[in-house]
Amino acid sequence: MPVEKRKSDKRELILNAAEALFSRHGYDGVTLRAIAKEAGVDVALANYHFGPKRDLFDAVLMRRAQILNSWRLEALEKVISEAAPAAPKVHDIINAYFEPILTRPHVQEPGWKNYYALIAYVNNSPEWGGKLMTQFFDPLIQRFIEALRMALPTVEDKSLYWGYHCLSGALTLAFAQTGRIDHLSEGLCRSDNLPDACGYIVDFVTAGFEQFAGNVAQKEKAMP
Amino acid sequence: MPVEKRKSDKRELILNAAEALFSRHGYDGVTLRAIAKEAGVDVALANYHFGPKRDLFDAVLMRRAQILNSWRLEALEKVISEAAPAAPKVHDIINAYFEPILTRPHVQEPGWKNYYALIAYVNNSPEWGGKLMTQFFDPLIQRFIEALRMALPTVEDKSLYWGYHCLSGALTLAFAQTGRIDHLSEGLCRSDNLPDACGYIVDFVTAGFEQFAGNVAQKEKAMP
DNA sequence: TTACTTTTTCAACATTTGTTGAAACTCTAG
DNA sequence: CTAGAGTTTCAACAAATGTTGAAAAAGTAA
Repeated sequence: MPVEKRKSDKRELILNAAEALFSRHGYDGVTLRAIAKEAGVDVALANYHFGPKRDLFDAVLMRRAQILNSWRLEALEKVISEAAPAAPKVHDIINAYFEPILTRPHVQEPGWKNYYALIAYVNNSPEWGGKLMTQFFDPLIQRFIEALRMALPTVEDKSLYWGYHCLSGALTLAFAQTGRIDHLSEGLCRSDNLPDACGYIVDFVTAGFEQFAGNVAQKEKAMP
Repeated sequence: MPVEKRKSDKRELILNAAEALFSRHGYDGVTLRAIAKEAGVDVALANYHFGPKRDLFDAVLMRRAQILNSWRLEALEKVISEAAPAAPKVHDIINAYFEPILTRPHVQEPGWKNYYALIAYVNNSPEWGGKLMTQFFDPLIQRFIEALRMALPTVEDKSLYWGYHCLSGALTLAFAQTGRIDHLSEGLCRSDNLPDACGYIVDFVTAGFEQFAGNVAQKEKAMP
């Protein structure tokens, strides 16, 4: 039995406060004093636990990244292995990507909501989008593309990657939960209702990918 | 005849510098001194021309918004009127939304590239995404949804709005040009090549919308 | 208790922030 | 040219920023 390491409760408070504020105002829009005030601790404590501000930001990002990846990787591998030796269905692959993170009860917790908004912020940031997302999520995504390649063998890679771009954009915007679609649809859709959004997005994205195979077929038909 | 107001050249320099920096680092990540240095002018000049920092940010956003909207509205109305009295095709509507802003030569200009990245930043910002985007782009989008409603009369509004959400996410991420897809595809796709991306995105999104009609049909068929 | 480590607070630091008022410069009309 | 309005710069302000070192407090083990 491993020794219980003593955990400071205030350390967690700081992480939670930083998560909430960073997700709403971005990295530069948040001061260490604002975080400390939200957490109810002294300013210097953040520095004691995490070092410079940037390291605190990374710590917040890191905390939930592995959990997120393990959920999705598990669902994806299940879909692949259950279909084997045949190729998995596109719809099942896409669903494995979205469903574990959009429909589980955890999405109602403020902590996870904030974390999702933070991911949206990072993914769209020209400064960090390229590097940080690569660092945290690349292995999962490469496996995901692989599965799609199995399901859609006639589709060329370039289409798959642009398809993933569309998928990622839809997910990122859902994560952001800006309330924009609420206003646009006059309350018909709610950007904070991720479980409800999931079905629509999965169907939309699935058709987007499958269409690439159809187009190829069409082009081949058009050949003389 | 109104009197020609004398325009300062440095005013434009400040707008360009602000656009470039805001798009890369967000509102809070940029200082007025950084903008002034980039523009090669004194710090106080930004305040003289635009007032407080926030007003400068709004001025940058406003400058190109109308142009963007007019291009797309023009293309959209053309598609609708050319199809009348029949309903326009989904593919043509989607194309009218993307093509005018992704394939024209202006996308190679640094100014427009920066502006697009700025739009991506704003659209994904929980702080401003809801309000600012609504303010600038709502009339166009409502017209766009209307056209889709004509083309897909069997699809319920809720699906249309979530479809637009997916579309908007794909476009926003393309605007951000984070270089992420470059890395992911090992150079096969380039996030700064918007004209190339346009075709893939349009096809993907078109299929996403059309699928909603197919699903409805399927559900109706499944009825006893 | 005592000795020791970890955690938390306090006070202060050197910079940097947005903004301002007055002075200097530039342009145009007469 | 001169007068005056529009621009631009200079110098400085108060407030806020991330970070630090020393002191205080809380916890742990003997």
